Amino acid sequence: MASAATPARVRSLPSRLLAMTAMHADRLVGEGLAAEGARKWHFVVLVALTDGGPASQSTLSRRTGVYRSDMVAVLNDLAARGFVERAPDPEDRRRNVVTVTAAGRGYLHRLDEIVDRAQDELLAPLSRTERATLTGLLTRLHDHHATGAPAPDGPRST
Amino acid sequence: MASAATPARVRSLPSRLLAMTAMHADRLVGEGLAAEGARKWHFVVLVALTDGGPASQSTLSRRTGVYRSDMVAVLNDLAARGFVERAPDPEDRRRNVVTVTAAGRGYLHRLDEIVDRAQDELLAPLSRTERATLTGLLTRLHDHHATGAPAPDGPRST
DNA sequence: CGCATGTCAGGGCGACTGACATGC
DNA sequence: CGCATGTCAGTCACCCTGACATGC
Repeated sequence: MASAATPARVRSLPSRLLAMTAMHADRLVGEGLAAEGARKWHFVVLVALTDGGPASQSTLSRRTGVYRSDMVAVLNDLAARGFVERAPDPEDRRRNVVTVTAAGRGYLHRLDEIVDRAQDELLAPLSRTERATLTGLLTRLHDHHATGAPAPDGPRST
Repeated sequence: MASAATPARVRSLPSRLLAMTAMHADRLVGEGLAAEGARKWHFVVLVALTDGGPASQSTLSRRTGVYRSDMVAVLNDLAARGFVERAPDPEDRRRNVVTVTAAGRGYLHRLDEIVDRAQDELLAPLSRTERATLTGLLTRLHDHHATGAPAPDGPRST
C-alpha cells in the first residue's frame, strides 16, 4: 500500500486528522480553562488528587503524565491560590504529601463544567452512538500504544 | 502501565484521548521522518507541491497550514537539499514560484512509504472497517470545526 | 492609496533532559 | 553504596504575532 503520492489519501491521513482535531480540542479546552485562570494540567492534577487521594509529587506525576520537573510549577500555582497544600511526609522526609483543599474541590467543580462543555462543543456534530464509537476506537489505540514503552518518569498528559 | 490510578473520568475524556493519541501518532511519524532527515512540514509541503503543482509561498502556506513566516525556513531546507527550486514569478515580482525537482519527487516517495508505515503502526489494533470509521468520524469533526473562524494568514488545512 | 508577498525577529507553551541536594 | 524525590535550569519543536521592504 505504499504507492506514490495519492492526493486524497494524504489529505485524510489519520495522523494528520488526529493532530488537527486534537489541536482544536486542546484549544477549546484551553480557552475555557483560561477563563478560570487554569491550564489543562491544573485540571488534570486536581482530578488526580480528588479521585486518587493525597499523594506525593512523584506519584502525582505518574498518575497524570506531567513530568516531575513541571509538576513543581503546577503545584506552586495551585498552592499559591489555596487549592492544594504541600506538607512534608513524616514517613519519608524526601516527599511532600499533596492534598486538595475545600477551595480546590470547588474550583475543580467549575473546571469540570468548563471541560464538559468543551467536550460537547467538540463532539457537537456526532450523535451519542458515534461519540461512543469514537471514544472506543481512540481508547483502543491509546491502550495499545500505552502498553509498550511508556513512563519511567512522567510522560503523556491531558 | 502505571495507569492503575489514573481516574476513569479523565482517561476517557475525548479531548484527552485525542491529545494522547495524536501525540503518539506524531511521534511515530516524526521518528520515521527523522530517519530521512525530514520533519512533517517537509513532507506536507512536498505533498502540496506534487499534488497541486508549482505555487507561490503564500499559496503553499494556505494549502498546508504552515505559516508564511515558517514556510521560509522549510523551503530553505528543501532548496538547500535540491528538492525544490525557487524562481521569481515573472508575472508578479513579489512572488517566488516554487517547484519540486526530480530529486524532490524521489524523496517524497521515500517519505510517503515512511508515513504509510507509521499509519499502519498507529492503526494496528483496528480492522479495516474500524479504520475507515475512525477516519470518517475525525473527518467530520475536523470539517465541522474547520468551517468557522480559521485562516487569516496560513493556519489549518488538509 | 491599500493590500499581498517574502522575510526576519521574537514570544509562549508544551514535551523533554540534565543536574544536583537531600534523604532513603 | 545505589536509588528516589523535589527542584531548577535549560533545550527543542511547534504555533503564532508583529514588523518591514518590495511590488502590485
